[in-house]
Amino acid sequence: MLTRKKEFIELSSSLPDIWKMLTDVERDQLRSNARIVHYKKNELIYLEEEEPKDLMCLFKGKVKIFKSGVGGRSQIIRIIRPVQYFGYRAYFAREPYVTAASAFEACTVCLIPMEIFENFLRHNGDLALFFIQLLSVDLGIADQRVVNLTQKHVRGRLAESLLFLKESYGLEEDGATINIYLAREDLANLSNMTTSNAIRTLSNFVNEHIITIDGRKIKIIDEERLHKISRIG
Amino acid sequence: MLTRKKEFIELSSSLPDIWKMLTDVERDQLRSNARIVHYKKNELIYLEEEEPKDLMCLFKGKVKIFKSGVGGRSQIIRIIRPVQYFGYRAYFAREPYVTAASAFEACTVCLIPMEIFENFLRHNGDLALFFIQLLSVDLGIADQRVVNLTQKHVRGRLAESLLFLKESYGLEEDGATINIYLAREDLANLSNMTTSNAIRTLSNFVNEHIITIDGRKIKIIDEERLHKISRIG
DNA sequence: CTAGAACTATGTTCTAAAACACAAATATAA
DNA sequence: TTATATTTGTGTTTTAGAACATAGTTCTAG
Repeated sequence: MLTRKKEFIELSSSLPDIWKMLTDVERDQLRSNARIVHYKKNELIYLEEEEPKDLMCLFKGKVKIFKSGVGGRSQIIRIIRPVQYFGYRAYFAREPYVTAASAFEACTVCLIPMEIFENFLRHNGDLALFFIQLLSVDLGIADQRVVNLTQKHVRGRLAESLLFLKESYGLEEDGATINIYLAREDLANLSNMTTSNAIRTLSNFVNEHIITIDGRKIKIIDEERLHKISRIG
Repeated sequence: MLTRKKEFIELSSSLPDIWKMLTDVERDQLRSNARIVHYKKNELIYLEEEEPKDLMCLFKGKVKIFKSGVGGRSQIIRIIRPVQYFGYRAYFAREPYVTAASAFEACTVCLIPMEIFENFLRHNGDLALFFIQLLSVDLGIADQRVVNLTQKHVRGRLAESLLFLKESYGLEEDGATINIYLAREDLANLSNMTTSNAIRTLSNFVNEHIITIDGRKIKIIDEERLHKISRIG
């Protein structure tokens, strides 16, 4: 009972965006249907081809949304940080997932059954417009990404990814180290290149005093250079 | 007056998807605020950086949505056919257009002021869910496109584009010729390759008896091969 | 704590596709 | 119509980045 109560409290304070748009009735319904699930590092959250059932909200941790392409080669499509919603696109498009999601690190996720949520949307204009906005922003990012990934060269793509990771997950206390622990392979999949190329280009950046690396920890030394490299492609 | 009346008739029959979801009041409001605009072949409909003002619905013609990338290189992001909606994403994302739109051929477009339409959405759950679905489908296509454009080789990308054009605009009376008149450059920009490569690969397809070309008219001879080439990348 | 697996690093080779160059064919405008 | 611009076609050169090979290093599961 105590645990259950704890989850109630989490819900109201952890869904800041949508909670304030809901009516009391909707809030009750949400309380009694939302589930909190924990995922271990590298655990899969959902798979390609699966049926979407829940709107997911990341309370804690870091998630990657990815897709396997030609010859099973994986491409990271987007990354999720707290508090962001994910996993709902496929449901609204009335299709199975075309992506998969997995936890970069231990995660806490709130699952809300889509049927219930769709009903909220149908009767709550503010909530509907909020999700229209989320989808619109993501679609704009996807459009931009098509151009960046296809037209920029390896250096530009990697520089962009590093800046993107910094924007998404922020920096550690030193004000320079990117606050995520990523394998070179993930960095490569995010930047559309081979792992070798990610490693090599990272080394080049170190030699050019743009970053320093300590294992998987990446410290940004010259952010302006990174921006420039990203811009010129 | 007669012309004006004609436009009223067009509206109710030309917006099949949304018209049936609207209340009488909304319909009246739509009638008095929607405008019909004609665009000449190759005319620009909106530009990157511009402020989005209207929801657009293509009644007649063909439209390309494109984006200029590194070094001004253009990338076609999506193509629009009658009756599809476009131009609304940026407004909902509360940002200027990140793409531009132009007419492949002479077009008739219906413009609906976004402020009015947003109000409809806020009070009409079905309409809101309809647009949530449109955005969700487009976002799924964009995600798929990232993988296709970055991982497939030139042949696979061109094959995919030809099939995509066939799906979008259909075939002429002969049941084989793709019903669109595209410059090689546009075909290249759609497939993320140089014009030279589009021309060369098209020639290869002709030699392999997969298609025939007569100027800009492309006839599909062996669709199964195209599917196969697209699939294996 | 240890063994095996996974990750990181770097050098070498190979290839797809871009860049370039030019000619021929079409389209567009004066 | 003729002249000019644009588009199409093809051969050649160059290069970015993939593929491969191999070794050292770091995880991690039992």
